[in-house]
Amino acid sequence: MNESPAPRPATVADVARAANVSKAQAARALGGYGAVSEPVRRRVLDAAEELNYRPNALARSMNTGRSQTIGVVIAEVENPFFGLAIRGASDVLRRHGYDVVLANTDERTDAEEDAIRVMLDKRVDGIIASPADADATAHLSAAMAAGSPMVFLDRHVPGMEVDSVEVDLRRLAGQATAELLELGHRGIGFISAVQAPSDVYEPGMTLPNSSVADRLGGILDAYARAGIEPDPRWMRLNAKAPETIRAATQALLDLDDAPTAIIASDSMVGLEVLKVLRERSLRVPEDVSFLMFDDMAWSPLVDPPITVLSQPAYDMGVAAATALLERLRGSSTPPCRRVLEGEMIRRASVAPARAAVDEAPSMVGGTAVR
Amino acid sequence: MNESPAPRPATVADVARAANVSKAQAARALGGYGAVSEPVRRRVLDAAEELNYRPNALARSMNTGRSQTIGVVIAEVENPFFGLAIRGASDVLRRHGYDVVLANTDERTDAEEDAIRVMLDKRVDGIIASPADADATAHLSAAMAAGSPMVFLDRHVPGMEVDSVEVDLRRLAGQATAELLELGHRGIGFISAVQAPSDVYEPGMTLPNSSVADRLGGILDAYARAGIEPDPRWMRLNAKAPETIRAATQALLDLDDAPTAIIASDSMVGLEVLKVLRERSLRVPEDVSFLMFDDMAWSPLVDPPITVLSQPAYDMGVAAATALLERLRGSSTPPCRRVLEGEMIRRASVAPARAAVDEAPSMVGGTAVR
DNA sequence: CACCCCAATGAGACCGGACTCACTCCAGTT
DNA sequence: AACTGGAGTGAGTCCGGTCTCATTGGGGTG
Repeated sequence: MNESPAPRPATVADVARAANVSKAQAARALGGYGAVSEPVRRRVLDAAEELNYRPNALARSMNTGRSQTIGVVIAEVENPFFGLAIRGASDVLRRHGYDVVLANTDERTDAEEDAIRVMLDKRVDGIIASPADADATAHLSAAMAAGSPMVFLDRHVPGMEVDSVEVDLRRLAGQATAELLELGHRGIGFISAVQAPSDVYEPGMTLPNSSVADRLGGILDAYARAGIEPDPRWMRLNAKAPETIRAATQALLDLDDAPTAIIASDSMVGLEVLKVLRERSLRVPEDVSFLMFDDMAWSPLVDPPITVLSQPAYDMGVAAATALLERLRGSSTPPCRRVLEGEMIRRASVAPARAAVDEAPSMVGGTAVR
Repeated sequence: MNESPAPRPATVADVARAANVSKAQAARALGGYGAVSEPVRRRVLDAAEELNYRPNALARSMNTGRSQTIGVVIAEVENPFFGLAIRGASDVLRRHGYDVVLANTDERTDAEEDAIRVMLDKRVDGIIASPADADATAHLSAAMAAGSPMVFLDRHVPGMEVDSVEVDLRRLAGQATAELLELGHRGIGFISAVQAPSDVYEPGMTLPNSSVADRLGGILDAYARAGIEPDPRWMRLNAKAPETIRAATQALLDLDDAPTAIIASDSMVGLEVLKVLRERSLRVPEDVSFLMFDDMAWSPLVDPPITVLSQPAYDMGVAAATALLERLRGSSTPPCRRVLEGEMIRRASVAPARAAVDEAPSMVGGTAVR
């Protein structure tokens, strides 16, 4: 029963020999191209079956130039937002015969450069990426130049003409902020994981990715529209690890003009903020209003149910994959930014600001403002 | 400025030509093997730099036989448990120069067969898989036979001698059930996504994966040890999609001898169960005690904080990758099941059974039993 | 000074498919 | 009957690396 240790797989040549035809004929029969007589086709196919022949995808890629593989370069698989997006992309791609190679960058440019390099070396047919830093894009341009179509997911890079799939985060953030302002909140905290030169936002500071820049931009927009001057110290960056998120939250709460509402830039940040609030025995929304980006399955179940700015993560993955497939099909229409709609889902974590409690109607329970 | 559209990448031959040496010499200098004089090495390396030479990983794989790629075949990336495990594996693998190809199976055997086939065709050096069905393993054996070392994640397949990384789920489930029994619960519901011939467990039924079989086994163990006969109708299977999970929960609650406690087989099931409980205005843990497998970041934050049976998902991924690397290094020690320790984290979703409320001490607030 | 050894080098085989080219038949034209 | 055309076929090249093998030449040894 114990066969030779590694009965290495049959090749076209093996099949050809078994079928008593030339390698070329066997390849034709197997590949379904060129002219092959019925009897030969039968013999070859039977022999292949018999030998359990499977084409070597590597060899095939060598001279077709295509590998039927798409590289996905994102910050972190374990972030449910990206997890879902990957799933969306992966579903579409597989349906079209493509496989997915994955790389995590942790938002580090060097890791991203590495990843892109590897993808190129492996001759992926295309790349889906969430560029970590809009200012370090040489490797991305290199990938494009090498002929690998690319689609940006969740972000775009100003000045780079590349397809992208995003959500109208600026509008969404603006809307949420406007509602908070209307509820009497003046200090609105914002905590994000983006890497920035300082932990506190400084006017005019440029952020490495559009995704967070838009969130913050939307908030500032709303302040501007309301004619109110926000305190930059309310905007906290560099909060990626649990400890730094905690520190940022603490810092916010310890401010003399501490914000009465907090917006978390994503669900992972949000979770940690909530923990700190709970530890400090601050009630949400009575003491502090809270909302976050990304609607997670658990957001309606925590206490209180969280008001969120939802992004269609799965659909974003689908859209990115679809756009990429379009490029692979040879489309050369100008690069296009696809902006999907996000949605503010009002639950119970937002209420009128403490001091304004008499002026505005209650927001508890998910009643819409206005 | 606009160069030729696809200035296809430089090859060893190009570099050799530029450096005025033979292809063989260039290859030696580039690959760092064989004997190469210093001046030649310089010239070649400079030329490579100049031409921006990058070796074609495909071509390399063709004759080394190794692709520096590991296939990961799991049910679903978007399940945070697998997401974290993938991250763990991916971190270790990348550190050792391997890349990861991903495939989702949705627990469907046909998708799994497909995925494995593709991996083999791409000549992955090894495979990490969570086999969907312990009875349909021909393709897995084929992979082993083809010389691809494999490691099972989260599951093992009885009768297949393959490395695996698991958690002592049976003990964990047994412990949890024992505590529930001690708290006076007699009816303990169990809801799982496993595919089974019927939606209700039937004694002697074999389940397709060890992971769920162990969970259920542990529960039955505890019943047996306590000398109590469980009602098989308390054990609900086939609850994968939100609707089926809801239906299973409803069915459980509508039973004449409805369980007073529910164990969810994973966090995605748990979330849906919680929603149904909430809709029915059933209080946790006053009306129904609840606990679930997998500790998610949100489990302490929902209302009430959820008691969980935690699995070290990230570490499991790390362990699986480590085991695989060991095999790739040529180790031929007998296959080994690595069993990591899970942990019961007691929070506030478990309390004494209604009828037994006078006999047992309160469990609210995370106090351990006994 | 003849001899040996080995560093240094180039030519070319090879991995496993995809594909080109040249050649053979034979049916269909004219 | 000579001629065209395309189906059917095999030999062989190519993709871009890795690696074997044979050859060269200079330094060390007896």
